[in-house]
Amino acid sequence: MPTKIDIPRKSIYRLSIYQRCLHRLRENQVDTVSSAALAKAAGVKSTQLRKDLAYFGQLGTRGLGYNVDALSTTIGDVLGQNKLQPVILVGVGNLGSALLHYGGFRKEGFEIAAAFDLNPRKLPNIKVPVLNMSEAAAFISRHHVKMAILTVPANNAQSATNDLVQYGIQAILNFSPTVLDVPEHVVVNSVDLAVELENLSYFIR
Amino acid sequence: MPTKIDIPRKSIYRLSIYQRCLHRLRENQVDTVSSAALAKAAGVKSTQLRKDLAYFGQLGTRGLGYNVDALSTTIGDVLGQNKLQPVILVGVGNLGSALLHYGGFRKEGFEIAAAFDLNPRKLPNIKVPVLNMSEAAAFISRHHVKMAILTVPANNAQSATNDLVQYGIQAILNFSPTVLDVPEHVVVNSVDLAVELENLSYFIR
DNA sequence: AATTGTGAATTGATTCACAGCT
DNA sequence: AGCTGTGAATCAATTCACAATT
Repeated sequence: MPTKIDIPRKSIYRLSIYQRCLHRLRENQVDTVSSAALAKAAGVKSTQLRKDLAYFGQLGTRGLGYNVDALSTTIGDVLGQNKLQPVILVGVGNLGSALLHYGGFRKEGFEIAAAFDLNPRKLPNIKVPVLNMSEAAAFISRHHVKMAILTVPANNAQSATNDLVQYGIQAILNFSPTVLDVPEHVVVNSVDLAVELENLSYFIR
Repeated sequence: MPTKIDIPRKSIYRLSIYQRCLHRLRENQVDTVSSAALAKAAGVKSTQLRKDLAYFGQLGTRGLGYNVDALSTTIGDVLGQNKLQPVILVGVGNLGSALLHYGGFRKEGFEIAAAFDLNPRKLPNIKVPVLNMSEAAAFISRHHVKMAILTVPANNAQSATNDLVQYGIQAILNFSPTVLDVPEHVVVNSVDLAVELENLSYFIR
């Protein structure tokens, strides 16, 4: 198996999409699927799907296709999905509290273990504890948290990031409209809503 | 000027990032910037920045750099940022209402003109009207809306999309965890929170 | 007969290297 | 002297074409 480092990031993204489609197939009691059919559902070319899967070994059967259950398990392993991963959320503003209300993460193997804010206030109908930023260091090390969702205002984003990294966070899903500067070993994925809209607005007529 | 079609999508994304950095420079009364400095702020290589900008003509001065104001205006034009673009939001659940509360769009040239839901209910502290889906067709054509933010549950996403496209929507920012099938002339950008987390989880240790 | 897995070809994006301005 | 703009070179991702397998 090749080391993680030389599998393209885009392939990993697509793996998640394939996984979604596989779940749907499983719900429909389908137990075998061809690369052509799965690729269609995922919106990619079948050769691309096969190339993506080939990074992880020979997962299909020639002449037949892929076993839905087996493939889904393998992808789950690759993505580290098969054990519940604790995540913290930093910055409980509008977007932050919306994400706390959004239950969809657990189904995908993530649990928001706690939320942090400089001014924590109890949120109605939420069982996730909202703690003061000063408690983050202890919480992260006690619960072995490696991932954080960052929903603080742009001007706090870099300093919050520096803190999180120092406390041991290794991956950040960043919603602040800023380019974060992090050490080599930390991964950042940024979701920038304004950038996405701007990008669309370029492509419309 | 080359046609839109052959400028890489990634360049357009980066244009938005450059624009952010330019705004910041302008706030600090900087009026000229070199490709090296701007690239550093945006987290890219200076040659890449110059290649990106070169698609739109000769925007800099050799030996000197780029004029901050002028470059910012040009990028604004390219991105269609310089006039307020009306956007509708479809699906007023947790995420949808969070985005309605999030004021950051207007600053970037977008205005959420209305929100739609199958069961509209008035939201406190929000001036954006929340209307019934059945009113979407009329609203879109009356206000010449071309862009929609889609925050409906996965199982409604495709059918909502079909409706929107039929009513004349040309660009969709999709937050539903689904691959949307749209006609050629419609652009979709998807933001899939679970996929982003999964992707990070692959890269940690 | 069907469908995977993969080397080779192609297409696309990034980076280099330097000529051309100011 | 400094910095942009860009053709050429490199690197990466996608797609093709077909041999291998069931």
